[in-house]
Amino acid sequence: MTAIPKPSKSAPPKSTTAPEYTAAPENTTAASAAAAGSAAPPPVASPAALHSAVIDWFGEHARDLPWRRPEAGAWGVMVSEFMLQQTPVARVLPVYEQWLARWPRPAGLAAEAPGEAVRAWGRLGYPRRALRLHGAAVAIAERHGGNVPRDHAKLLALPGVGEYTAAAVASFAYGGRHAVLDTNVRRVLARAVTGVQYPPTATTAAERRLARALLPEDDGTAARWAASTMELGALVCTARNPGCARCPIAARCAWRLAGSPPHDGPPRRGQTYAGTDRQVRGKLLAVLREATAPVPQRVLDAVWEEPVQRARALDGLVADGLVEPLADGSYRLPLSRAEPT
DNA sequence: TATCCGTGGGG
DNA sequence: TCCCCAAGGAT
Repeated sequence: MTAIPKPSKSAPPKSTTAPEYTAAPENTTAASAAAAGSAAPPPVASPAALHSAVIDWFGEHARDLPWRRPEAGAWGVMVSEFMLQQTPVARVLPVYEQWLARWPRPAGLAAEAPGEAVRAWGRLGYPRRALRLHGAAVAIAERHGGNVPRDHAKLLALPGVGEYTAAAVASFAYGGRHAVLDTNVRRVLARAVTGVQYPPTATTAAERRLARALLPEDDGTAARWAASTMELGALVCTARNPGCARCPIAARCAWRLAGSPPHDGPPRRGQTYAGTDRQVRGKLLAVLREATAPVPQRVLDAVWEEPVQRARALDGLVADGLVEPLADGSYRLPLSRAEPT
């Protein structure tokens, strides 16, 4: 364990007109940071006060979500994290409950056909996540004795587990000390610390540095901080209409102190959907999810007019292992793991 | 690094 | 209505 935040006056003289505390990035000198083309994290007047303000707020306003209850266990936390990747809490709740009731442990899911996971995934979207969660369950059963690993690196090695999910599971399920950088936390830090309305499009090294620099030293406090900042971003410091009047750190928010300047730079481009392969894939898979028997080609052909795109979408689903083609030309959700192409 | 990958609710 | 965006990951 390394002591992270230490008062440092070696901050680059650049343009630091703000208060005099800069959490020292681990092993990163101002020179190396400059060499890497990135500035040191913005100064934070009093990290400890920031921590307690947000954590206290969390104590009063945290939602009672099923994956936060002790009985959820690490598997419950992991399942929730997969489902919450790009999907709102309200839509996850019912599916989560059914999922945990059916597969209370990883081994149960691992014993199923992957298609069952895809079917149970329902309309949560991005069904490859269902396949990856199934794959993670298989790996947990095979490599970890059926228990969700505690170690960040082992979590990261599981299918569908990236930097965020590994940190989230290690932190929320096991109380570990990790920088949990999701879209909510990134927005909170962008505003409260960096003083801009929105974080960059893609997560930057500077953001990771900042998150690490702000991490409380104590494991339990760090885990609490992670959950608290995430909740603050989800409930108060929202993307569109931030509820600054309800915010426990509004008075120390760099963005507010700067007069809440609007986002400058290029508009953040949204995802187009209508007419894309994704829409076609969604329609095809919806048919297959509802079907109990293999679906003939002509039934699938009915979901989309344009034959080239339709075929491409179906091929893509097969390549992804979401759909299994049968010898007679019909299709179904996969009974076995996809063959590596 | 930019793109792809679903689905639906709210402003 | 339209548009934004919601606890990301893989390539």
